[in-house]
Amino acid sequence: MSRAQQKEKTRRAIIDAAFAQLSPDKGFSSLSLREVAREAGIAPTSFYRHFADMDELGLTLVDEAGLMLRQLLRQARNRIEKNGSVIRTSIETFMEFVVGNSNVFRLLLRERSGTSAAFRRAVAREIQHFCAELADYLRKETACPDEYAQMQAEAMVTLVFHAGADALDASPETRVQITLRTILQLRWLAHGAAGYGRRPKD
Amino acid sequence: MSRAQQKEKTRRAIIDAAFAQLSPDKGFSSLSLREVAREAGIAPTSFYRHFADMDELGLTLVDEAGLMLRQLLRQARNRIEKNGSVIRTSIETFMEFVVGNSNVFRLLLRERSGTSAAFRRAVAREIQHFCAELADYLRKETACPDEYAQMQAEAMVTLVFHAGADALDASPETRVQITLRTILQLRWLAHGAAGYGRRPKD
DNA sequence: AAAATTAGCTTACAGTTGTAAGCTAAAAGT
DNA sequence: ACTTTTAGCTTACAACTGTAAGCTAATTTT
Repeated sequence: MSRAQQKEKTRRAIIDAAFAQLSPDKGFSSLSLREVAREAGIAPTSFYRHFADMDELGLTLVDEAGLMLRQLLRQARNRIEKNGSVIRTSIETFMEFVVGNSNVFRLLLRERSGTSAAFRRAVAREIQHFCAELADYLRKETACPDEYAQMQAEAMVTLVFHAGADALDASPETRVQITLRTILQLRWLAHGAAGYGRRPKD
Repeated sequence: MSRAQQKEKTRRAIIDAAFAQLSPDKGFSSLSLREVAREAGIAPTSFYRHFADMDELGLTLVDEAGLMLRQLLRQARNRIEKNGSVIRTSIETFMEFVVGNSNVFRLLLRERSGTSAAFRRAVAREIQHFCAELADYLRKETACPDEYAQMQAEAMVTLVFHAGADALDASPETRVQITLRTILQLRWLAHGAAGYGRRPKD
């Protein structure tokens, strides 16, 4: 194996080790360089051959998580073409992602309001991508006026993310409730944003 | 000063020290017992005379934060009686709280998705109170059908909390934008939930 | 074939952490 | 007045942290 290949392999081992050590009880900030190195099967100091510090590794993790998020969006679109029910299909797809990749989702969830401004920005950027694509879709496919599409998308993503967070701690039965709740909430938003002309009394 | 009084005073010093050490760059989990004790002006081991461990202190902080949240709600209600605009007044009141007590809000925000299940439950409980009171209000004062009030309240609180989180990292000008955005989002929700009968296509 | 680069190792150190053990002095209880 | 309780202290220790210094062996470059 070439040197570059071997190095890439070790780099992946570090990244995978970090993801593996994330858990409901352990966030990125309570991960130690030595633990990660141990799990990756290298000496502590060898870590520095790949990342300047833990922060650099963390940003890499966020990047990878964002990538998965965008793949998710494509997957949802495919399903929608077959199924038709936009809101329900989107939420169900998202919920499957959350449950199946809880470590990845938890990373985004926590670092979004974490202690590192750089991390917060990185997560915000990934979610922003997500929102922008959804806003595009809303502009094309719904009765929502163009200028409101972005804000509607942001509200929807916020609610869906929050639902995902709730689902993490919930039993499978409760998850169904959460999904139903979120479907309703998104329908209200869609309905409200479409009928923006007549505003309810505030 | 009586013994009990002095003890209570020291206890407060510990709590205040903990709150004071929270910052944009430092969450509760990265607070050390020794640091807190140092700031409170006591020896590290004296901490144990007041709390069994840091977790117990943390739960106390969450409790206090929840208390402030409920006071906030009362304050908002007073303002609404004078002002009339429910949604705008509520959000503006909340935003003032977030900016003026950013450490307190950040605690709730972070521990809501933090690494301790006990903390997450504690925060969820405080927010639940908040939601329940809002749902009550919605049932009495709006066109929203009773059965949907709770879910509408949850959506609203989610959006407002998220707006608060965004505001933490934002410039004062951006905060105005965030406030406007959130007002719109909440109006859509109210409108949508009121006109639930005619559902938009999903 | 010789020289340069480098991924990973071992050893080492200084700093911080939580907390156990036991003392002191002052308040509270009798 | 005497005893008990206890808030806070000092000292101590073992565990863990990040990372600096320098070696080795294998790949890459020349």
